Amino acid sequence: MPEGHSILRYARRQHELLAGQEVMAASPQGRFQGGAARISGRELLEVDAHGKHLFYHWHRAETLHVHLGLYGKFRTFKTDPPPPTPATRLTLSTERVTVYLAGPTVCELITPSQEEAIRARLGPDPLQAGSDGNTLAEFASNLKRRQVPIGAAILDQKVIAGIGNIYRTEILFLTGINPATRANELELGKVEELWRCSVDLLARGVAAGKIVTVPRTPLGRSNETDRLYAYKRERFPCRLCGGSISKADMANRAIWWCESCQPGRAVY
DNA sequence: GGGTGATGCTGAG
DNA sequence: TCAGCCTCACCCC
Repeated sequence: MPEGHSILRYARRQHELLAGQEVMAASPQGRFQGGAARISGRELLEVDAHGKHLFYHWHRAETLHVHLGLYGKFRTFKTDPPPPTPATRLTLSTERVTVYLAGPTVCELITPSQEEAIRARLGPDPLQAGSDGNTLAEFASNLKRRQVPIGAAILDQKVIAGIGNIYRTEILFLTGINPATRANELELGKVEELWRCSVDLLARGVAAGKIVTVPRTPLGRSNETDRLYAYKRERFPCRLCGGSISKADMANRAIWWCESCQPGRAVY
């Protein structure tokens, strides 16, 4: 489930479990053998996230950069790890903890200047709101420079980092913005709402460990569509007005919205 | 056990 | 704009 909230959770969990220790690394699949050998046995100093990117800093080794993409998955074991599957790209282990990584889009060692370049091309991260470069002002100025629909703009990691397809649908629903509205035509008040909504929802996602946008959802038994307002809900009535939820493609991905709660320009 | 879809992104054309 | 990457969970038989 790799949108920004899960990436930050991975960063925190792995930092807590592995930082300050010498970590053994290997690549059962073989595609990261050389890289794993270069970090194996080094002390892990810090695990840090920006948007959907993870950065691992080591004592006297290059930075490990991981991006899960659509398929990538981590698995963590505190006792008796099962043998890694042949597809496991990277294993990180100490005496007490084992982490398996499979299917990432990116798993590579990078120099400090390469890390800087990656961070520089990412937009502000709502989960680091207020810190340097992660502000409403940056977000607003990024939107001002784009004429694409807002539904496409907020999926662009250069505009805002960490938003994925579920959050883009839910955030536009909750702020009542039609996905087809041009990014540069959005009034400042709406831009502020978008930013605050992103900050709130992602923080809730971090706390809950899953994307929850409908208040007071009983987490235990809920399935995905119970927790959301619009994502994949084209067969359900709108939770707010009872009208129908529309679906279309935007920026190569499906998007859902309610015509009457998100009035404005039609998507087609 | 097979088929399908997925919360992402890149690079060719 | 679209195919391709790459893995696994889930659904249906």
